[in-house]
Amino acid sequence: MKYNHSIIEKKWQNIWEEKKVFKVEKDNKKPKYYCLEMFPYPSGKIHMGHVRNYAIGDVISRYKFMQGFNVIHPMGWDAFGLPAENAAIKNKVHPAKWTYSNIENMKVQLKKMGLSYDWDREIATCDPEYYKWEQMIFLQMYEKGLVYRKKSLQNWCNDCHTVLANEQVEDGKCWRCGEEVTKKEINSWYFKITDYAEELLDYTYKLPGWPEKVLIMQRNWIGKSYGAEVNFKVENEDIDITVFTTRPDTLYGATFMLLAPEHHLSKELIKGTEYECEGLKFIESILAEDKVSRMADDKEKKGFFTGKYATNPLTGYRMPIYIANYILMDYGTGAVMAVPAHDQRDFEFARKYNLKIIIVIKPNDRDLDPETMTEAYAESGVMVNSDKFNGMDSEKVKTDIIDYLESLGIGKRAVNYRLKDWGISRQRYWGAPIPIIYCDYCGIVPVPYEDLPVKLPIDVEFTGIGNPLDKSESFVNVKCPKCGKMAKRETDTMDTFVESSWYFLRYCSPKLDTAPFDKDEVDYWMPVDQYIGGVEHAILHLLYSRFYTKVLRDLGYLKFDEPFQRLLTQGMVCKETYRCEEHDWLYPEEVENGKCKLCGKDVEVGRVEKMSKSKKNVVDPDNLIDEYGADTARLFSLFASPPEKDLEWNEQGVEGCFRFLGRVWRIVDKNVDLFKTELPTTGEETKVVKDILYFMHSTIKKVTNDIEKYQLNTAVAAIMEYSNNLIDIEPLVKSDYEKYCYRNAIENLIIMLAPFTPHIAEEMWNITGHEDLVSLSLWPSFDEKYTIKDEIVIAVQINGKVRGEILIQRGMAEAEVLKMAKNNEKVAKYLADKVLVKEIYVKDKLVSLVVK
RNA sequence: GCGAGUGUGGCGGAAUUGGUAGACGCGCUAGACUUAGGAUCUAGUGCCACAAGCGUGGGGGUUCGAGUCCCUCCACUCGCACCA
Repeated sequence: MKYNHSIIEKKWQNIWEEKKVFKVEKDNKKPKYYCLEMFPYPSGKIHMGHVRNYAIGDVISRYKFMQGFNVIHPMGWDAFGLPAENAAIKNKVHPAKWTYSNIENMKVQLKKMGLSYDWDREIATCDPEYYKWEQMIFLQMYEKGLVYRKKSLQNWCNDCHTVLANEQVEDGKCWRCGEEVTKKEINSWYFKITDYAEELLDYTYKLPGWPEKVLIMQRNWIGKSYGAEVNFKVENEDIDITVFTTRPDTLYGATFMLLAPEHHLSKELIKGTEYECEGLKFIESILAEDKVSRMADDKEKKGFFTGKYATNPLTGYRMPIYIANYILMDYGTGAVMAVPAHDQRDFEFARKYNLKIIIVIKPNDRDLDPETMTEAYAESGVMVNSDKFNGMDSEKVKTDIIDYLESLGIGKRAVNYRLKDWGISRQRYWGAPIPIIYCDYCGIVPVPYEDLPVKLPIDVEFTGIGNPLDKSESFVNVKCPKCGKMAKRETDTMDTFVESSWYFLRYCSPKLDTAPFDKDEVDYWMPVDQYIGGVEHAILHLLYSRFYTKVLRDLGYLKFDEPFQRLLTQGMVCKETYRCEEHDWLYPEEVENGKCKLCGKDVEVGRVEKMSKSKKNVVDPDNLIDEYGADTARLFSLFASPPEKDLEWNEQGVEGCFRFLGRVWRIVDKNVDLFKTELPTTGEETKVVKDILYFMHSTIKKVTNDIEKYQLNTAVAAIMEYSNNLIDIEPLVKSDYEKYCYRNAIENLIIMLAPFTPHIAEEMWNITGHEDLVSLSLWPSFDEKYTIKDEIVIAVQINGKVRGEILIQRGMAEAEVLKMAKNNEKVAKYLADKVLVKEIYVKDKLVSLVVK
C-alpha cells in the first residue's frame, strides 16, 4: 500500500470529530493543562504564520494529552475590527456577514490541519453573548473608578469625520481621503492601567516562563523612573510650574524652563500679552505636525519665548520660560527644567537661543568651560557651583537634594511612568458598544446591567464617513435609565484589544449565560499553562491581558495574578524574494534562469523576508496541504527551525519531510506482518536486541526532553535518526525475540510521531492492528539503563588534537584506559621520541596526552 | 542614542558541565534497481597543495583541551527612541 495523505487525513479528521476525541470537561481527579495559541483575526484565509503557530501548539497539546493531562485546547475568533468595516464600505456587505463567512472559510482550513481543538468551546468576540460580558465588566470597572472619560487631542479627519490612529496618518494626511489631518479635542474613555503600573512591572520579575526579551520590552514600555517633582514659581504671577526630573543633582544648573506646546500654561502665560499672537501661531504650527515627523531623529529644536520668567528655587536665577517643540506632554508633567550644561537637548537649545549655561557637575579629571564646550556633560562627577553640595559625588547627592527640597517644601520625591492610561474609545461600528448613556439632566449614566447587551444596530449604512452608529436613530436615541427623559447613547465602541484581554477566560465556560465565566471552571483551568503566538504582541495584547486579569482579580472574579504561566513567541515565516529593476518584486514563477520573464533583465535574488503579498513571496497553506498533506506541512514548519526563531520556507525542505514520512510508512508497511504474529516477550539479549533497545530508549529520552524544552526541531531530528537506525538494523533482525523488540520499537516510532504528524500516525497505528487511537495512547517512558552503552569509543588527544580512537568498556579503570590509549597504533606514533608530560582521563569521554 | 539578540559547510540548522564541531534535513557526486515513481536503495560529501595542515565573524587571552569562558573589534537583525 502506498502513502496517500489526502485519503488518510480526511479519514482521521472525521473520526476525531465523530468521537469527540478532543472534547474536554473539568475533572478534579486529573491534572489540567491549558494550551493556548493566539486566536486569529478572521481575515478569510489562514497564512503560514497560523500554520506554524497552530502546529507548535498542537504538538504541545497532543503531547501533554498523551502524558495523561486533562488538556484544554480551544480556538476562537478575534472577530471585531476595521477590515470588516472597510469590506462593508467597499462591497456593501454587512461586517457581520463578512466576518462570519470568513470564519466559516478559515474553520474549514484549520480543520484540514488536523488540530486537536475542542471545537465545542469555539467563541467569536463579535457575538453579543460574548461582548455582553465585556460590557458588564466595563460597568463594574466604571463603578470601581477604573474607567474614566477625558478630553484629549487626537488626529481628526474633517472629511471622513473620524478620529484616526497614528498609523492612519500618512505625511500629515488622512490615509483614506488625503485630507489634511488636524488635531481635535475629543472625549474618550480610558482604562486606568496606570493604577497597575507598579504591579505589572513587579510581576515582570516573577514570570520565569516568559522570554526575557518580552519582559524587558514590557518593562521599557512601563518605563518607571525615579526622581523628583520640583515647583518653580512664575515671577509676578500666582502660578507654579511643576516639573519632573531624574536629575535633581543638576538643579543648581537649571537656567530656563520649557513647556510642551500642549501644556495648558503655554497658552495661559502668553494670554493678553504682546507674545500671544505669535505664540499661538507657534503652538499651532507644532501641533499641526504629525507625531512621526515631530519626533524625527534630527529634528531641529525650536522654541518660543513667552515673555515670562520662573525662579530657580535654589539659586534664585531668573529663568526665561519657553514653549519648545521637543517637550512631550505625555511624559512627566509636560514641563521641564532645562539644564544646558548637562543635557544635550537643552545644550543645543541654549546655544541656539543664547541662554546661560552653568556647570554644576564636572568630571573628576578636568574642568569644563561653558564658553567653549561643544556638548553637554551628561555623566556623573563632582558637584560644583551647588552651594553646600559642592565637592560631593553627583550620584550620591541626588537623594540629599531631594531631602533638601522636601524640607523647603518646594519639591518631593517622585516616581514617573512612561505608561499611559489605555484609551479604548474607537469611532467605529464594528466593535463592542460602550454601555453608557448621556442624559442632559443626569449626565453620564451607565446602562443598567439588566439592559445588557447593548447590541449593535442593524439599520446602519457604511459610507466611509464618520461612525455609522452616530446616524442610527434606533441606537442613539434612548430613554435615560435614571429619569426616563430622552437621552443619547455613547456611539464609540471599544478597542478590539479589550476583547482579546479576556477571551482565554471565556473558553473555560464558553456558553455560560449567567456570567462572563464560571468561577469553578476558571479556578480549575486557569492560568494558561502555555501561551503561543507572535512576538508582535509582546507589548500591547500581553500587557493588556495581564492588566485585565489583575482587574478581574480585584473585582473578585479570579484568584490568581497572572494569566499566562509560560509564553512562547514564535518567529516569523519567511521566504526568499526576487526583484527586477523594471518590475520590482516578482513571483518565483516569473523568474527563469535568473532572468525576469517579463522583460529579460537580470533578477536580483533578494533577502529572505517575512512572507507578504506585496513582496510576492507567500506560500498558500491550502495549496501546500492539498499537495503534500497537513502532516508534511506541520512537520516542515516544526523541523526547519527552532520555534522562537524565524523560519525560512523552502520547497525542497518540504519535500524532504514528505519523503521522510514515506520512509516511515514503508518501514511500517513492510513489517506489518510482525504485528499479526505471536512473539515471545523475553529471550536472548543479542547485540541486535541491545541496539534496538538502545535506539528506542535513548530516542524516547531525547524526544521527551526536547519537547519539554520546546526544541521541536531537534525532537523531529531525533525521530528521523531513530527511523534511519530502524531501517539499518532491520536486515539483522532474526530471532523471534529480536522481532518482538523490533515491533515494539516501531510502535514507539508511531507513538512519538503522533503529536507531530497525527494523521499518518493514526493510520499506521491502525494498519498495525491497533483498535484504539494513537492520539489517546500513553506517551512512552524510557529506562535509563538502556540508554547507556557498555562499549564506547573514546577519543585520544595529543597536545589537544584528536589523534586516535579506542574502544573501551564503560567504567574501565583509568590506568587501563591510559595504557590502551598509549598502545594505540596511531597514538604511539606521536609518542615516539617525545617526553610524556601529562596524562588526563575524562571518565568515559576522552584521554588527553601532553608531550614535549 | 539606549536595550536585546544573532554570527557555525553550498543552504536550513545540531552540539549537558569547556571534552571527537558539523547531528538531522536540503543540495551535490558516483553507482544500483526499475512494474518509470513525487520514485526507491547503496556509498560519499567542511576546506585544502589530501598520511601533513586549516577550520564555528576578526584579533588577543585562560586551559591538556574553547563554538562554549574572559578581553577587544566588526557585521547584521529586532525592539524603543528628543523619556527630561
